Amino acid sequence: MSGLRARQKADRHRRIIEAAAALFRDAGYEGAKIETIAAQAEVSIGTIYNYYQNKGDILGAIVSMEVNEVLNAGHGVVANPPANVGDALDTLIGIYIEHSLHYLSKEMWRQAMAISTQLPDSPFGQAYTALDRALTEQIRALIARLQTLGLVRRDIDGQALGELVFNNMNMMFIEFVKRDGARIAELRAAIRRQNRILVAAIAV
Amino acid sequence: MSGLRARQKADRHRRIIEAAAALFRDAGYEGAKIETIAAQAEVSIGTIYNYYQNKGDILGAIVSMEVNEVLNAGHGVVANPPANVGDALDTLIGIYIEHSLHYLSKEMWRQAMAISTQLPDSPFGQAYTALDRALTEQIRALIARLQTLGLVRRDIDGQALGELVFNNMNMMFIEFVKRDGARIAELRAAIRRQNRILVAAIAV
DNA sequence: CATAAAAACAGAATTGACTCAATTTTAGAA
DNA sequence: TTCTAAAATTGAGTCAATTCTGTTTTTATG
Repeated sequence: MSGLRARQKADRHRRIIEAAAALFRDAGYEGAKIETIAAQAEVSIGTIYNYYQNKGDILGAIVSMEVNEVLNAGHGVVANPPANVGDALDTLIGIYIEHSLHYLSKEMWRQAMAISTQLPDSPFGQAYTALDRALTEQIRALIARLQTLGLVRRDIDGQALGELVFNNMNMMFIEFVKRDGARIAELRAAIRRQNRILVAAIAV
Repeated sequence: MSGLRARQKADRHRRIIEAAAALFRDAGYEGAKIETIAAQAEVSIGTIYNYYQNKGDILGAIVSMEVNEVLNAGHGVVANPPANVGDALDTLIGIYIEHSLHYLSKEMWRQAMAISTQLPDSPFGQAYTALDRALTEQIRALIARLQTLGLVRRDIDGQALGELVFNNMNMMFIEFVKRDGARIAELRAAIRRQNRILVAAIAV
């Protein structure tokens, strides 16, 4: 089953994603018509719907690649965190935030987030939830690492703390992408300020 | 200007909202067609769009009424909080969560949240952000009250703490409405567990 | 190398939110 | 009461996502 058909399939997937990514960037999500994506990718409208359930899933595929890169980048920090709880959290969160706007515009994030709440059971909706969980898990892993290093108290509920940190960061990020004028530096400063309360409570 | 015209206007508003609320409940947001809402409300499609910018704004009007009720209910707790930090937070959050599903289904919440991120500058998008801010402010007020009562340390950054508590709760609520099977009791228990870390850090 | 079944494709038709130009209704002046 | 301008209503028309059905391509089999 890995003959011509499989190769064509992979190729069409790639062409659709590339066409869509370019159009989303240039014309915005709403502005990118399926008809145009199809034309750019040199497939028919019907074929696009054979590959993706709906327009949102196309964006979803792009966002998923992006978040996976972010997760990868985060690995390094967990393996080798700064020797200070506040800095460690700030570094990891910094990586998430800075990476996030590298390929995806605020508008694309807004759409992706909206779709994931609107259709939580669609392929992308489920993928997005899984990505959120993976990010939470990475923060939890960082906390566990800091506990091992003796920088965070052992009696802290790492799971709950990881969720708290992630949820707060995520909500702040949502508000951030909702305001076009919001700056990354301010977002990071606000999150640092919030985390300071936690850091004071958990640092050895 | 409070003659016939104003009365008719208020009446049409009411009819549209009532028709929409009934249809959203019965057929879901997507299932409720504007055409049907118009027919139910005995106005034309055009009139609906004269009153609301888009379908989302109709839902928005319903959600806003709901959240304002929640805010009202919260007042009581802030004025007279339980004499224990954990219980005080739990009581306020409990009111928010329990009230929230009284009139609005999970699906309506999902749609409302999605619209508010998708179109943050639409009338409802802005209203929703304002409501979030009002809830955050109410939590901050509760914390200030607890500080006054000597139950929370004076040197705690109440603003940042309020944001942290609200953001975490809100994110948990978002995940909650995304899963139809999720139960209120579990949601509250999870939030309590997360808040426990904070309570330990801030209680006198 | 035929050929039948399965998979994928194409694009016309459908659907439903939203717009807009024409019409009707209201408020207030003469 | 009559008239006029402003405000509101109407619904047929537009637009773009999604569906549907017939056609083509690929694969597997003899």
